[in-house]
Amino acid sequence: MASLPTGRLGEVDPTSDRAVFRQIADQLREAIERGRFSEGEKLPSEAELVEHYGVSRMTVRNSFSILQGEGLVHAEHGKGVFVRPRPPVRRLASDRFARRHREQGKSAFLVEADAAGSHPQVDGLEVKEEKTSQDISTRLGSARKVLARRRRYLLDGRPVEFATSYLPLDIARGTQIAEPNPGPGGIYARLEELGHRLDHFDEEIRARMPSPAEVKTLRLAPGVPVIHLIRTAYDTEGRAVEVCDTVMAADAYVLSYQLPAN
Amino acid sequence: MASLPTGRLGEVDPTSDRAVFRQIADQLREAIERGRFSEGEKLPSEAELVEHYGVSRMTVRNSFSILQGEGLVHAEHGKGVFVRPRPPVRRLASDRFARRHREQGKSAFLVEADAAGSHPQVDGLEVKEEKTSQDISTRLGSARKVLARRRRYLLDGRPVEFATSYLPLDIARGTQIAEPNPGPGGIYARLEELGHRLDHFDEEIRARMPSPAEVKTLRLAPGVPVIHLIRTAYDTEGRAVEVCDTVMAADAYVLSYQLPAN
DNA sequence: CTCCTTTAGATATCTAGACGAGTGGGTGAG
DNA sequence: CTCACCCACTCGTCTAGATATCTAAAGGAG
Repeated sequence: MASLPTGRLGEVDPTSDRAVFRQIADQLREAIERGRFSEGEKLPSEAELVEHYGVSRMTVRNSFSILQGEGLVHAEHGKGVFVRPRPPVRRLASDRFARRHREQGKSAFLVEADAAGSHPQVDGLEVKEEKTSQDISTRLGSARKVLARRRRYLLDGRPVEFATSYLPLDIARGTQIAEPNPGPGGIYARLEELGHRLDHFDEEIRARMPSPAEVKTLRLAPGVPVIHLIRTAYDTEGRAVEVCDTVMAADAYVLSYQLPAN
Repeated sequence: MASLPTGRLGEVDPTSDRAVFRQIADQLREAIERGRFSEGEKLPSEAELVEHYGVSRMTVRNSFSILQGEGLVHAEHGKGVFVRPRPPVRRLASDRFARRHREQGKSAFLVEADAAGSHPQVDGLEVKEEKTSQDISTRLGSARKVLARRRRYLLDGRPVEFATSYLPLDIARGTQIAEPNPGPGGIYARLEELGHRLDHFDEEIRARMPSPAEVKTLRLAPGVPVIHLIRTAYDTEGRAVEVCDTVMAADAYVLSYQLPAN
């Protein structure tokens, strides 16, 4: 009797104007946020909650679906509903593309991840010439046909980011940038070797819910948004030499920028 | 017969391994994305879809709840389910706190919004001394007791952002910063007048689903994430003089940063 | 010891229906 | 003509099942 699975929960008031399934979701949410259920812990089963609250199973499931939508819990078929653990986040500093880092040799992603003690992987590499969207070609200020480099990044086996770089053909065609492995320091190092000294980057950040395709590629849990970052690299002559379109699992990232005050 | 409300939809395959309610959601999502239902347009009613697909009403409702979770549609009790219009976004440039803007007089938010032809409002202003979280006081590098300035921003009547500024008491107490109206140029102008010349800002960006309280404050539709931005302002002596914690409706914002390459 | 089957318990999906409540149009009384 | 009321249509909530599928553990066959 001492610690029934539902012992940490109260009752619902069927006469309240708040729907019963919302009341149940409220109680579970609060219990989770107060730590009465800890990360990874199994919540009471549907049947137990049916018993505890005296409601039908659909009502309990409605409550769970709210919490799943909020990304607080995830259901595992045949096992139960669990409090979703918060994954460790990756910090992206605004100096991550500074020349001094590039000169080390390895790519920013691999260096960073190693330093953080994670196991990094790069995946699904695809390099090809293709026609881009109007938006990308406007940003590049070049023709619709470009070189596209697509890849997925994983940390400890978990996909965290999916990125596509677009480069003008007159710059990239026939260079190492058009190879699957762009060499030490990545494509920015190659661009500088080719005489395109980088001056600055513009980054545009949005957050939104993922498309079904993005859910699949990044193996996103329900209720996890994505950060959509579009970076344009400019050389010292003011020409856009690369546009990188990145979709990140929002629960895996914190972006960090430093702005001057003047 | 020519344009039944369901005429733009196909059929479902009950023997498929894809659940029927997902198939229906897929069809509706695709129809919306292809523009076969335009912004603000009413989708077929639950009863019409029950009829069209030959499924039960709960199944149709499950489909709708998926699309609502994705933020694609919203239901209005007694009226129907509608394609959610995409609101116009507000761009935040990385130079928005540059001194030259501050010297104009009006606050950044009001100037910007006026320029964009929107009607800006500031709301729910609250200024008080309070104990902060461990996190904020660590960022400020000061005692737990601080001055907190809380306010909500609206564009054309729609709440888009909720922000709290925290300032050390030894700087802010007794100054105009502790007044509801901080005067021309905002609190950054006052800080500089008080001898804290600003050097730079650090901004940390996360994206996540909102808490129920945030949904209420920002009147967020289901499926809209928030951008959580924490800005720390440093003076030329390296002291943190303000921490601003901002929660923004992600569908109302694009953040924009410029990074140097060296 | 390994592999397969069984079984209990869990979630996933679906059906059929009931009642509640908001919206908006039509209609009849005045 | 106006307005109160009714009614059809809409989504919101809840019940009470049925069937399917997945997981994990136990037990038996080889």
